[in-house]
This record gives sequence, C-alpha cells and structure tokens, in this order.
Amino acid sequence: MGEKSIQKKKYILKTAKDVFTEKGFKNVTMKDIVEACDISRGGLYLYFESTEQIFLEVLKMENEEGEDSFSDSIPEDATAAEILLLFLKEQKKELLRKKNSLTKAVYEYFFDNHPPRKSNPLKKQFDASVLIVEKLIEAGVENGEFVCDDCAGAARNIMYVLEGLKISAQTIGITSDGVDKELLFVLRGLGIGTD
Amino acid sequence: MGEKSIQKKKYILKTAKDVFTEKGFKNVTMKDIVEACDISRGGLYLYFESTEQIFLEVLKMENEEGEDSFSDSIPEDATAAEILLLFLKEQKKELLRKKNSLTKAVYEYFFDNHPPRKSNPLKKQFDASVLIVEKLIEAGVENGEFVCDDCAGAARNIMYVLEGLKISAQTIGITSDGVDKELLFVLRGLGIGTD
Amino acid sequence: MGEKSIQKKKYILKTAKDVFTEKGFKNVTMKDIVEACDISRGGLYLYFESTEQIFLEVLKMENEEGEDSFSDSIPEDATAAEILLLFLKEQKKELLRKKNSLTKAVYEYFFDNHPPRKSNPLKKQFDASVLIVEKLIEAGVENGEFVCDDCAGAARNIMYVLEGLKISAQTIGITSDGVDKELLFVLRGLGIGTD
Amino acid sequence: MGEKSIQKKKYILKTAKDVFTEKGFKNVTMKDIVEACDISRGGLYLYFESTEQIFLEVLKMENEEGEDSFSDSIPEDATAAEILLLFLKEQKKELLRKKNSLTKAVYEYFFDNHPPRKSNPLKKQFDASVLIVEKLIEAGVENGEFVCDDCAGAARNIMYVLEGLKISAQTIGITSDGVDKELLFVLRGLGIGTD
DNA sequence: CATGAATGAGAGTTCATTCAT
DNA sequence: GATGAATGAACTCTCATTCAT
Repeated sequence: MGEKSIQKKKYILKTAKDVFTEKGFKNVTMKDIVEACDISRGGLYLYFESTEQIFLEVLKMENEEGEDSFSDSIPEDATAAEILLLFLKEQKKELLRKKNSLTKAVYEYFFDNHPPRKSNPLKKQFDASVLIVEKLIEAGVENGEFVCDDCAGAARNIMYVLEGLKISAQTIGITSDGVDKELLFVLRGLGIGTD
Repeated sequence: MGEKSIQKKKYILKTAKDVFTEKGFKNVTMKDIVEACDISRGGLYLYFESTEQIFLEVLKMENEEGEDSFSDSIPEDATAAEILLLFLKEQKKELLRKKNSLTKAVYEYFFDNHPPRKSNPLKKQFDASVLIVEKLIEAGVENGEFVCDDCAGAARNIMYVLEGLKISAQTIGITSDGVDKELLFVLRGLGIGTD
Repeated sequence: MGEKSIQKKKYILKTAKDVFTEKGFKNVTMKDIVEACDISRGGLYLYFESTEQIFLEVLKMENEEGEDSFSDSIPEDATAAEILLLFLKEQKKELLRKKNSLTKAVYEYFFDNHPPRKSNPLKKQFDASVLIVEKLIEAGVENGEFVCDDCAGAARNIMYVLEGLKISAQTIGITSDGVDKELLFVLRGLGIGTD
Repeated sequence: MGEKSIQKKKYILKTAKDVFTEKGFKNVTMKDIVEACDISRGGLYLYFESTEQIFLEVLKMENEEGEDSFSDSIPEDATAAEILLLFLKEQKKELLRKKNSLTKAVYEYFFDNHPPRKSNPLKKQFDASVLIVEKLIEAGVENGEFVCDDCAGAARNIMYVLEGLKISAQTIGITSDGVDKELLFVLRGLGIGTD
C-alpha cells in the first residue's frame, strides 16, 4: 500500500470515527461508512474488510492520539491534587458530551467481542488509568495533600465510579451536578473538599 | 386473549428472555425468537409486534419477579449490615453470572432508546435501589453499625460502583476476587471490615 | 343453512358491501370483512370461501334491490322526456357520490374476471339500460318530444357517455357542472334543451 | 447513474410495461418484475423503489413515445375529417387490442391514487385530446366538412364516448363492429356519414 | 354452528460482498 | 488502485386458510 493510500486509510478512519460516534457500533454498516466517506463500495474493501476491523483501527488511532493530549495539558508545577482534579474534569467533560465520543460504540463492541483478558485493549486502558491515579494519590499522600491508607484501592474505586457514571450517562442519563456530587464524595474520601 | 393464550404469551416471554440473555438485544431477530419458541412465523405476531415490545415486556416480567425474590430472602431479625451484605452478595452473584442475565441486552437497548428521564425504567430502578441502600445505611448508623455523615451520598456511591462493576464485568471482565476487593473498599468507607 | 344463518349471511353481505364501497375490490381481504362484521375468521368461511364469492353475491343483492327503487320513483303520468331526465339525474347522483357506491370495486373486479360475454352480469345490466332508454326515446319521438332517426343508436350513445362519465369520475375527477354539460349536449342531440 | 445503467433502466421499464399490460397494476409485485427482467431482487431496487414508481415512469415513457408516433402518421395534405378519422381509428385499434395496452393498469392505479386534479396526468392527457379534437372540428366546420354549433361540446362528447368504449372493452367486452357503430353515430352528429 | 389460535407461503427491503471494467 | 452495478441471503410482516375445541 503506497504513500497515497495511507492518506486515504487515515481519511476513512477519521470519517468512520464520526459514524461510530453517532450511531454506536452495531448500527453501523459498511454502507454507512461508504456513504460518509463518499467513496465506492468496492473502494472501502480495498482497505478494510469489515466494520469490526475499521472499528478496532479507529480505537487504536484514538488511543495513540489520546495519550498525548492529556499529558500535554498538565502544567509543569501542578500538585498531585491539581492533576487529579484535572483528570476528573477531563473525564467529566467526556462523559457529559452529548454526542458522546465513542463510549457507546466501545461498549457495544466489547459486549459481543471478548478478547482474551490479557489482550483486551479496554482492560489495558483501564489498568493504565488505575495506575496513573494510584501514583497521583501516592504522591498526594506523601506531601500531605491526601489522606489514604489504601492508595491502590482508592484508585480502583475512583475508576469504577467513573465507569459507573459513564454507563449511567449513556443509559439513565446524568446531569453535570450529578457527576459533581459523585466526584466530590469520592474526593472527600481522600480527605479533601473541592471547589 | 383467553386463559390459554396468556399461558403462551408467558411461555414466549420466558423463552425470549433466554434468547436476549444469550445474544443481547440488537442481535435478536423475530426469527430467532420464533425458532427458540418453536412456533410459526406468523404465530409470534399474534402476541407481539417487534423485538422491542417483547424485550420491554421481558423486563417488566423480570422486575415483577425480582422484587419479591430478594425481600423473601431476608431473615426477620437481620441487622442493617447483614441486609446490606446480603444485597451486595446478590448483586455480585448477578454480575458474575457467566451467561450474564439481561445486563448486556438492557444496556444495548437503552443505548439506542432514551425514554424521557421521568419514565426511564432503568432510572427508576436505579433510584429505588439508591433509596433502599440509603435507608439501610441510615438504620445502620442509628444503631452504631456504620459510621457515615452523608448517607445519601454513600448510597449513591455504592450504586455507581456497582454499575461500574457491572459494565466492567461485561467488557473487560472481572473476577470474584476483584468484586470483593471493591465491595470491601466501599464497606470500609462505612467504618466496617467484613468477612 | 337454517333461518338464522340466512339472517347472518345477509348481515355479512350488507357489511361487506360497505367495505367494498370504501376500498374497492382488490384491496379487500377476508380479514377486512371479518373485522368489519366483527365475527370470527372461521365464521366467515362457514358462509363464503373467498372475497370473490362475497363480492358477486353483494352484486346480486344490489341488483335485486336496485331495480325496484328506480321504477318506484317514477310518477304515473310522467312524459318520456321527464322519465329520461329522471333517469339521467339518478345516474348523475350516483356517479358524483364521493364515496362512490360500488363502481370502483365493480370495475376492478371485472378487469380481472371476464365471464363469458353471454353471462356477464355487467353486460346484462348495460344492455337492459340501453333498452330502457331506447324505449323511452321511441316513446318520446312518437309523441313529438324528441327528434331522432336512430333511437337504438342514440340510446347506446347515451349509455356509453354515461360510462365515460363514470370512469372519469373515478379517475380524473369530474364536477357536477361537467356532468350537466355532457348530458345537455346529449339531450340537444335529441332535439331538446333542458332546465 | 452512468450510460449503461440508463440502458438498463429503460430495459426494466420496457419489460415492466409488458408485465403491467398483462396483469394490471395491483396484481404486479416487485418480484414479478424482477422475474420478468431476469435480474436479482436487490438489483431492481437499485433503480426503483416500488411498483408505483416503476408504473409512473412507464406511463411517462409511454406518453413521450406516443405523442410522436401519432403525429408522424398524419399525411401532410390530410383534411380535418381525414385526420379525425385517423385519430378515431387509432383509438379503436388501441381499445380493441386484446392484451390491451396499459388501460387496465392505468384505471386500476388511478382508482386508488388521486393526484390533485391540476397535476393528474390522466386529466392532462384527456384535456389535451379534447383540445386536439376541438381544433380538428373547428377546422372541419370552416371548410365545410362538418356541421356543428358547439365544437368544444362535440369534442368533449367524443372523448367521453371513447372513454365509455374503453372501459366497456375492459369490462363487458366490445366487438369491432360495436365500436364502429358508436363512432359512426358520433360522426353523423357532425353531419357526415363515413366509410 | 362458531371461535380464534396457529400455520406457512410469499411479498417487501436492506446490505455485505464480489467482480468486470 | 477505484468504481459501482449486481447478486443473494436474511429479515420483516401480512394474510388466506385450517382445525381443535
């Protein structure tokens, strides 16, 4: 596949992402993507052979891009508490977005497709997030910002609460205030009240 | 619709429940249900006109049956802590069930169908559970079993954690131990360690 | 079939007539008739075995009733011209009726079903009408009301014009004035102007 | 849609015309057309989405072709009477054709579908024909071929008689002689006897 | 006689996928 | 590489017709 087609592949993935964002995973057909990309039916098959493959590559692309953007937004001299707050705000923004990112599609996809635990990209991401939060909490405990005698537990707890909020946002709905209340409760568990 | 057809309707709902349990919501066609029930194509349409209608009636049936079975299992003289533990164990059992109940189908359905918040049955159920847990915690606080200065917040927190565990069980997978760890963490927040 | 069932048969035919009147012939299903009659599916089959059979019996019933009603409305001492006008007015009323009698259903039925010419009930009716009109014209010519040297031809012509008006009413639409213009033109051919 | 598919579309329309001619409108299913064209089920849907759409395009095609073929057949130096006779012969041929053109299908379709009078293509065609005949009669009156003091009325009368003959041909049946008798009667009204 | 549940054939429609150009 | 017409499998849904009660 030459230089030119790599461009096209990226174009397709970017366009497909919008489609998945709007319609989830199962509702998306090859036809939908063909039409969104305004390419020929056969053309799409030159690059991808199923919505599943496209979706997985969209996810991969997302992860690669996503990683950077968060760490980029952290000020050099931020305290642990500040970074944690930033992280939570980011998550909140994400989960409240009306046309909500890929969350729905991701859930839908992984409902039906259970990659072996070890290679489950969702699990990897989850575990990575837990680790980051854990490190943050540990750092915060060390310099007296947080109180916590089970940092790993607290980190996991935060992540599960976030998962709970995320799925609730997609199913029963949730307000900005609703999210704040939960996050505050969690933070109070770390010994701090917040703005 | 006579006595007899009511029986049949129930039979269809019960059979359909298994189908939804196995395949989720979107993957289920009228044909699937027809075949599972071993009735004729047209026969199904005498009772239901879409998988959606069937699914919603399955849910209703589930809720009606579910309510009783839990309260039935509570001993007369149980303490608040005991009841809470019972409740959590029940939830754990539910969320670990391999062919996992209707969870997947429910999520899938409500991803695409957002009933107005007021009439969202999922929300109703969630709120009801929060209330129950809240009352339990309050009772526990009163007789010294729990320590907690925001019972409502704690109850909501527990429910969101449960939601997080539920969705995680469906997507990234989770072990019995993993669930226990989370529940223990939450309970410790109420001032108790557990068996 | 006993006394009672003859009543029921008549009831079905009367109800079915309304259905055919509203929906034509082809659009009517056994189900439609069953529902209109509010009887059971099987019940209908005890009396009739197809919409075709029902329709033909409806037509027979109509003809039997129709014959009397027209001749009843003619005054004893009417002149030929008066009777002819009466006849044309009757036809006009019929063909302008919005929910137009059985015309549509009749045409639809006979498009697909061509009984041998001799036994075609539609043809019988048409020929009978031609004859009546012819006799009227002859009578009118004799007593100087009309001028006409081919009474049979004129009668046939009138009937074909009426057919043309009837089908036009059903397809391209026609106004009361439109009908009047045609009828006047035809009457002028008989040497008379009219009110 | 490229050059090639335009060919195919025409092919489908031509084939479909035969189907409508044979079976009328309501009796024709997408499947019938698919089979007549010997194409795939899905293939037909690439071009048309319903029998109605196909039918209307068949009609349009017919009208476009029909217009030319008649005017082409008129000799340069024909008199008004000659042209009128030609026109009537054409109509006669049309209405006697055993597998009778689209007449039946057209009637069937317009029984159920009443486009607003202004845009009813059937009405347009009817009105256009009336106008043509009227002009012919006027021309004939001017040069002494016809006698007539209400050319418009006579033209309309001729067209309604033709409609009457057309519907009669489809329902009660009519012979070549039968048609001749009617047309002669009408022509005699214009002051001429004919071959 | 009457009921109405049940059956199964058949029409409509959509898409993943292929393939000649 | 790219196109888009074509195919056919799979679903949905509706009724005529039957039959046990």
